[in-house]
Amino acid sequence: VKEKSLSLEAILAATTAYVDRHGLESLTMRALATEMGVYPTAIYWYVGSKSRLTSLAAGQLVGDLRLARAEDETWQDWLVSTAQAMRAAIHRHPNFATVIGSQISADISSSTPFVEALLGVLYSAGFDDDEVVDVYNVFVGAVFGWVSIELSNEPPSVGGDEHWQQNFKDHVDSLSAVKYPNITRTIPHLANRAFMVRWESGKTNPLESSFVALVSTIVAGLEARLAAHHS
Amino acid sequence: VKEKSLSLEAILAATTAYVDRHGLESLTMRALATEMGVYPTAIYWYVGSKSRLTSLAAGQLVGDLRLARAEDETWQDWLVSTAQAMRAAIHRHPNFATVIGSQISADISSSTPFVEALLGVLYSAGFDDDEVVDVYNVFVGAVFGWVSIELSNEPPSVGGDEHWQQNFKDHVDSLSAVKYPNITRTIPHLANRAFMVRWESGKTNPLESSFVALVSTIVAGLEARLAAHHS
DNA sequence: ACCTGAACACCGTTCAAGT
DNA sequence: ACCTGAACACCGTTCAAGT
Repeated sequence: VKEKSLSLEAILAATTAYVDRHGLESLTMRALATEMGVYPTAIYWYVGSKSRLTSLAAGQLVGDLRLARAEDETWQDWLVSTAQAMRAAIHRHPNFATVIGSQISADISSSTPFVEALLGVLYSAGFDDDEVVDVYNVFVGAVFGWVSIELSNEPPSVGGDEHWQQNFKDHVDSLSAVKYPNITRTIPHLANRAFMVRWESGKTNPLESSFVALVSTIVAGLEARLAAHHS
Repeated sequence: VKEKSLSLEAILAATTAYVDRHGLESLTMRALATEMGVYPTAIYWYVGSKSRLTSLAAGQLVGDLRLARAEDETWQDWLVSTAQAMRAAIHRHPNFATVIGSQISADISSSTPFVEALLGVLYSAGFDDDEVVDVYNVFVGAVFGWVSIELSNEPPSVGGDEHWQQNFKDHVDSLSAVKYPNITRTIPHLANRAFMVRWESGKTNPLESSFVALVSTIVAGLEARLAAHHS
């Protein structure tokens, strides 16, 4: 009687470790296989394809979310702490950020408790059946989408140009004050702290305060939406 | 005197057309080259690498944004119409959605007018230097991030399983009403209309009403933030 | 059921070499 | 400067075949 040398869990764990260490783009069926001391085709028996492998591994991250008990706080506080937990979960494995987007549509089995809890909180907040889905999508899409953009990679630098960060910085600094008054006015706060005007990924340069602003803005917006419905 | 047979613009246009037609994952330097009647290495001379090619092509989409004149409407209306324009631009080339995330950090040259206009509107709304960057990030990240998740691909189906959509649907329908009361209660509105509970991408199944809710929620949240500051 | 082993049909990219 | 042409070092995946 032979021992099984592989399992889906072991494969996904090895995948996560590999991607955390070397990045998603250098993940290779062959590299993963040799790291696990097995033939590439053995992995295929469990996951079927490379895209399914990354999808399953990314799905675990969402499934690993620890949720606060909804009864212990207001719906506003619950949304805030849950958003923080969602962001923290992705930040723990930032190289999966690009896959999170695709994963969001799938694998409800691991995310069912999350969906159930979120819907419960939204119902308790006062949203009715007609609007709860839109509000759910607002929250889930804004948080996951925002964080996946926060963690997106730097653009590929032109061949061999290792000073592109400095060049970018210089370019931003040199923008015409008469043509772009608002940008030049905001530069001290803007440089490397705003989407499209940063040269470091959120992996090394997190946008913490902006995320806090995102969540509080959405919560305040939802409060306003509830108030409008009541009047 | 020989004619140049290639140009960066022609290459990017061909790339966009190819990705629109065949999807991002089947874009190949070799396939693009043969389609342009040229050797793959000729393209390298212009773009340097494949990742830079897709990054440049995706950058054009953001650069192509048509912006309303800020003087013609309230800041609230401008944010709403601009958000719609941002979404429309990505929906025109949905197969680039995954690249948008990476692109957001880069190529300010093509997006400078957008950044300038957005900052101007936020200043005119009453935000000051200390908070305008956070608010900018809230808006840009929420809209681009949300739409890129809306358009994310379906999860890779298990090998040869062509009924996974039906299976998914059945799985959702069969969730225990006692364990998941909120999900089962919401199923009629939830099925295929909510993140993590849908089996079609936004490419074929857009989430229009949820996006409207997102934008109005953020605008309302920003109004509340302004009011809090004034008090 | 689970894995080995070999092979197929590709890839992105580099590097001369031509004009 | 711009492109050809060949070659390098890989890929994901399929398909027998073993146990």
